Amino acid sequence: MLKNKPFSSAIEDYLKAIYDLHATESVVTTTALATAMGVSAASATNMLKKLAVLKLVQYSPYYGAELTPAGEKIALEVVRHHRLLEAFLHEALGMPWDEVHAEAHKLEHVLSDKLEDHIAEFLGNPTEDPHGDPIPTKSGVVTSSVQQSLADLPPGTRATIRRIGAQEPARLRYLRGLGLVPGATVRLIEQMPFEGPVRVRIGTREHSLDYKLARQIWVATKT
Amino acid sequence: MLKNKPFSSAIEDYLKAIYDLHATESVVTTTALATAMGVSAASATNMLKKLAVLKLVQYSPYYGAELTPAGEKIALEVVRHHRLLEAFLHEALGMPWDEVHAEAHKLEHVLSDKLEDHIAEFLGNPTEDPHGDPIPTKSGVVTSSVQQSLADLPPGTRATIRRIGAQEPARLRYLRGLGLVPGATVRLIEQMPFEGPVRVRIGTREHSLDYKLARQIWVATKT
DNA sequence: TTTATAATTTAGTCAAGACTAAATTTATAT
DNA sequence: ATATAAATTTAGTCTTGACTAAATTATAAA
Repeated sequence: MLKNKPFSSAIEDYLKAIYDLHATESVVTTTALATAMGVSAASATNMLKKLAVLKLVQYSPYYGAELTPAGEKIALEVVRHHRLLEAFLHEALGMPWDEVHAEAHKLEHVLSDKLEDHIAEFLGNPTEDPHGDPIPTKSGVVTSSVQQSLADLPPGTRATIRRIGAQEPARLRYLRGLGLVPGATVRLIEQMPFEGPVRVRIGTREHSLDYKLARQIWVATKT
Repeated sequence: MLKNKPFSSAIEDYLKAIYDLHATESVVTTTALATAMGVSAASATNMLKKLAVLKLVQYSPYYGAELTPAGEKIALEVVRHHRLLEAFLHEALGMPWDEVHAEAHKLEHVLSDKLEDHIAEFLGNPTEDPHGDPIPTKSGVVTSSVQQSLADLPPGTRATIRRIGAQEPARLRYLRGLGLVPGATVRLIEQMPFEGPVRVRIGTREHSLDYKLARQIWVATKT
């Protein structure tokens, strides 16, 4: 039973991790990648060298790595699989919001194109997953709406939550408990100085959010 | 990202293959296993030795292997995953009958217990997959109705198709084309001697089936 | 019983992808 | 300018599960 995939699951996984990290750091360091993958730094180095040989990343030792167009193409396919699966698990199967990430991660590498089509069709070709993340199209186009983070909002502004960057189940449960889910409306009360807590109102209730967490909540302001 | 599974996918796969072969041969030979797994005989021997150490099979060199209760338990879990997935892919996602086997095979090893529960609930806890194969319960109970193969039917008998043992897409498409699907009614016309072709009538049409294929079609006679 | 053939096992390799320990490079602080 | 710390890479090892080639055992025919 040979695999008919051009690249191994491990390679796909690394490419996706690099893609995800790229949203934060412009150049992805070995340590950041190793941490994201839950792997030793040496292992990350080895894989980066391999990916460089395969022309999937551009890698400068002691500096960092970036995806090449070829690498990004594969990463986007994996991201599409992942987010479609998240949407499917949540919407079709009623799996809780905070559990879909881990499950989708396991499934994303064995999803055939045919099954992907069936799932996308079943869901009506959605453009966002339950976290609000955009789902790339089959051809690899990401519709990235211009968004700002909750932490960057001027005090007094009302905004709609579009996307939750966090993926850890505990964090997601916490946010859901506060009513902070994609689609909800929030008003920013106050931003404490020196990257201090952010106070927001959701409905009639006020909450204080850690700065780093607030940075992971992306909103669109009311126009 | 470590796996939290007690046994590798390869081990699960071998156990399932042994389980499936056991339906035909009482003792599973190395070659049969190697063929079923698409692997060299030497590889099958190696794995059998490993499985014997793990107490998952009882293995006698140059003779063959059988699952131990522990091995059968794992095999049944995989079989349950597989058949639930087949049912789900076919019934929920409209995937063609002949494609679900290959797809389910890839997914079965990464299906979490939670997702399994969601899928089973979504389907209303079915007891059979699209091929008519029984789906073991979570505790590993298989409701094996007493069945006989089409090839063993006395001439003139009418029977209902319960289960199709074949899994190759081409074969399945052929059978579907003849109207030979679970639930259909057939009448046995004639069984040629020396394991020759089997003539059956489905509706108003008559067909000749290869003996080996007929052996893979399981029926229940009208009472 | 001997012998040819088929099935099976043994022995030794290989590749992927992880690891640890040691060496090296870069960054920082005196 | 240099010493120290932190990050990164190199070197070498391990495990899994595949492979081929050679050796062994079982089976069936003469």
